[in-house]
Amino acid sequence: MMPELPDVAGFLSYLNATGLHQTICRTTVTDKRALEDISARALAIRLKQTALKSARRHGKYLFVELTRADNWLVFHFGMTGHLAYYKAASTKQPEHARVILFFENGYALAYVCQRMLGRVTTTPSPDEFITRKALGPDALDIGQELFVSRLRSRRGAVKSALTNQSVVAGIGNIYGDEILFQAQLHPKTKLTTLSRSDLRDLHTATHQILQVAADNGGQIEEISDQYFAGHREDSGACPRCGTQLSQIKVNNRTTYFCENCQPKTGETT
DNA sequence: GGTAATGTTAGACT
DNA sequence: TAGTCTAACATTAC
Repeated sequence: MMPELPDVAGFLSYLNATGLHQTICRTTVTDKRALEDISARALAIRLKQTALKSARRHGKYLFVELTRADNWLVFHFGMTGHLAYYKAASTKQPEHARVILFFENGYALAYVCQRMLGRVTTTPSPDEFITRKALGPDALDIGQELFVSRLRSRRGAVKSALTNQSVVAGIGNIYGDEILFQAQLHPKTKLTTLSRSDLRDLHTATHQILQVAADNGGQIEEISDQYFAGHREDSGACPRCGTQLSQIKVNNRTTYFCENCQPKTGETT
């Protein structure tokens, strides 16, 4: 699994159903490379005897408010991260657990990240973090007009802008392909060639797909065979017309699309 | 054992 | 200045 917005929405639900409101008695960091801008010792001190008060999501980031004022935990899941809540005394610590919060109720919440691309850090507030990282509006939250205006000021390939976290936050390689398939746009279509109407359609597709996927915790393939995600492989066939999918590179990332349903306009990058 | 997979970012380029 | 592009990072499966 590659945690993009819908997957992180699933982690948020998971946290709300497990560790939320629990009080931390101890914090363990098994690999300090998972920490950003804070030492293991400072993190442990900051978390000791605080409870997880609330949680929210922005893009691919999960923010957890602590009962101590102006103190939020920030989780980013890279491409292999997730959370695991378990009974500390009787359950084995998950493999690749990098940061573990032990609660007074005997349970633990592990930040698990196999490949070390994710990060755990803290911030005084989500807004401070979002500003500092220059993240764009959340891809599920953003309204049509703002979406259109933000994309209209861009050049280059539509997929590059759609997956650029400072334009809109939350869309990665997999959902980028899914959205462009549903919107029937070639991934390399130049943004400058798209009309306002095209961009409104792109917003509609973006919102619809992310909403359905988020409601299902990122398990879009299992909902319907009509989604692109389950077909996204070298020998995969287009779920709409059956044409074998093409593979190209956009932004150094493997991109799948259907040449028939997402034709070149002659104005691709 | 080389390559591909992924998200972010530093640094180069325009 | 600011948007765009490229390469590198980490780890594992094939």
